Amino acid sequence: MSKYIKKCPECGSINLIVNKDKGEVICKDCGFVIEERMIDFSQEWREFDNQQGEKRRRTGAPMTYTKFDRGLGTDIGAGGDIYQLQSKERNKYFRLRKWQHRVSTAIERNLKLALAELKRVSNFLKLPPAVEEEAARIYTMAVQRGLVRGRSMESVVAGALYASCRRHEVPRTLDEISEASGIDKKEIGRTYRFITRELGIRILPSNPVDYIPRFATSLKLSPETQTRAVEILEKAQKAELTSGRGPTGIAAASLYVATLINNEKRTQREVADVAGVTEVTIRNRYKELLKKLKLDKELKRKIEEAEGK
DNA sequence: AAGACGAAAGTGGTTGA
DNA sequence: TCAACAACTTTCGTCTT
Repeated sequence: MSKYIKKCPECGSINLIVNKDKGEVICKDCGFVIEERMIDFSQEWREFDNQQGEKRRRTGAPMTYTKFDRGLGTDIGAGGDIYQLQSKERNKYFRLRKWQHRVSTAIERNLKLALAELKRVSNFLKLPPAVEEEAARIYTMAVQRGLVRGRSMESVVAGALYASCRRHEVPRTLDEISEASGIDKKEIGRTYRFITRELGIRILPSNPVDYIPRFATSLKLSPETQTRAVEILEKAQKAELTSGRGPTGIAAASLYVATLINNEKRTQREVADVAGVTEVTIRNRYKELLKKLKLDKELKRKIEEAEGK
């Protein structure tokens, strides 16, 4: 889905014409067609009360993977109106309901249970709905391919959630998911690797920058320090200090250095705890940062500044 | 007394023969 | 399938503030 464009990429003009009938966006100055074949999401009818709406609406609720039947299922006789029927007819509906209950296949029942668990864990972690949706989709695919066999349902749910987090770049560490789901960290890692491999889901290596805001918040750091940490991190990436290293360790070290520079000191212990790494790792990364980025000069200056006061 | 530092040994996972 | 290996952890003793 393309973003909203406010400027013409050709001439930089902001004089854009939106032609809804053709579904195009055109630059008034240079005639460049910025967007074509747009989809009109508006509805061509209006509703003035519920009844009109009921009649004119042509679709139902959005399809979703977080419901076991994707929100498309039909429950026989779920409405109250069966009580208006004669007793004979009514019995027929009761029988049908019973059968519907019976024919639910094993897969559906499994999904129902698993998605409830998924919902619970994602609520606990306060994950955005898009991530939850994606995780549900991954899990559904995994079930259909029979990848759950031999593994506990919960661990596959956790693995799907982790994969989904990674794809949406809202990284939660394995530790956090492990804590929320009660599954062993290694187990989640194993199933995560297994299902992403089997389902052919490609995942970019996680970017340390994504961790900064969350860590900074739980350390109650100022926005300035947070920005500083990101700067340091970007320099580190340019200096190729980040490849092959654990992203959380690098994020933690950058934050630690940023706190020193901005006189908002946190102990290594504190930073290590929120990032889920050890002090030793922070120390190692931190030493590399100082050495390679020549940040030590900047640090010394700051310290002298503080002493001079 | 707490925090920072560094050495040494151990762990789980990847890689290459 | 196994050994080498890199990253990270745990543990512990020492130094600094």
